[in-house]
Amino acid sequence: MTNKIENRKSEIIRIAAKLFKEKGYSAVTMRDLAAEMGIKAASLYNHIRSKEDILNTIIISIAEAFTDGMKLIKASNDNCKEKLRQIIELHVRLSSQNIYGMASLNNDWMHLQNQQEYYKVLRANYENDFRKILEEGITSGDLINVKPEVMLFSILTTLRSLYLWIPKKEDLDLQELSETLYQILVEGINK
Amino acid sequence: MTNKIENRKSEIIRIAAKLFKEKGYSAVTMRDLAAEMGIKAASLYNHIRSKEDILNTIIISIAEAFTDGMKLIKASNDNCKEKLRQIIELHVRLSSQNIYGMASLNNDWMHLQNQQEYYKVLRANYENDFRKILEEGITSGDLINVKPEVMLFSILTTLRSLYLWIPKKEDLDLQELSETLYQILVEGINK
DNA sequence: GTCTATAGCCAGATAGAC
DNA sequence: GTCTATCTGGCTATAGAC
Repeated sequence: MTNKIENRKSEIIRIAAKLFKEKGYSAVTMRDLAAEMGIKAASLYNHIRSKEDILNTIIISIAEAFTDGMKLIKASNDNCKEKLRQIIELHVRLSSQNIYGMASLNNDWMHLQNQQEYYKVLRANYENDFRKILEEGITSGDLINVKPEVMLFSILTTLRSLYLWIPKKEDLDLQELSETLYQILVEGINK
Repeated sequence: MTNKIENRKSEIIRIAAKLFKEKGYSAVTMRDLAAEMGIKAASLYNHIRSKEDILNTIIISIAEAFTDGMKLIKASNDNCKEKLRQIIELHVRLSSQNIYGMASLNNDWMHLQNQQEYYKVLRANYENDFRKILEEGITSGDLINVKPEVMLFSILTTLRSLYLWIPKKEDLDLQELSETLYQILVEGINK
């Protein structure tokens, strides 16, 4: 019984995320979502508490997956560039696993209510961990000495935008994509 | 007379863009906008035709500025890397001049109605011009031989996200930012 | 678990006074 | 150029039948 409810809820979450990616959270109505599910809007409320409940589930689960991934990378004894490679792989993997949800994570977090502060803490911690890895690389001489803040946002915005173009390249091998990205982001495009 | 109307309209556009950046086009109401202007919602309609009219003005003017900038860069006889430098400068300049509008350009174009096809053509042409510059660089041996599509989106998503973090670094010199970005995006961060 | 019906509210936009 | 008043319709969410 509980399983059936959970499955139906998962389906709602999945389809909602797809619609949120196309039009943004605010522009998607419960009627839109219900129509895409083949049911009436009122029926949705047997599975979810509110529209915001859906957004919470989408965003927080992905944000926590990134936090968990970063925790493992931090804990390793690898050097800066190896950690960078693992971060790139983390983004490629999570983005390809949840292309639709990544759109909400990037663009609709401001519509969170109860969980917005929690989301902001997760995001700030993630960025701080990332920045520290870059700073260690600069200190150790592995990376060039430019402002870590610019370096961080240059790399991170590319990784955060992966969801926008991964779907266009379905033939793309994910491991190959990670390696190409590592090459471009770390080694540069200059020959 | 016409000037006064235009000035008031410009003010509406400017404040609307700021609100659109904070919450997205769909979540901003005409009452929100009017309150921020210190007038009533009905009064807005003496200056603009509709809510969508505001979004059109914001997005199309910036999109055309990018198209114009790219046209100049294309027409020059500079080599690939010099063109890349100019593209980076174009993005830094236009993003810093219109931080709020860039958010709508990136995130709310799907809410355009009459002008959506025109916007898509401008964007596709811009990406094609950019891609050709990268492909020329690969052919001439100036750039490494990785898929131009990945190269394009890696660089372009960083440039398109500039509006997200330029405001946080008000002390940043724009010419210095362009140079740092060129270094990171072209030369890489590896020492 | 889905339905119809509807409550309660808020949206974009217009009419017409001042 | 801004106001008040209002139209029309769409929104989230609930109640209760099946």
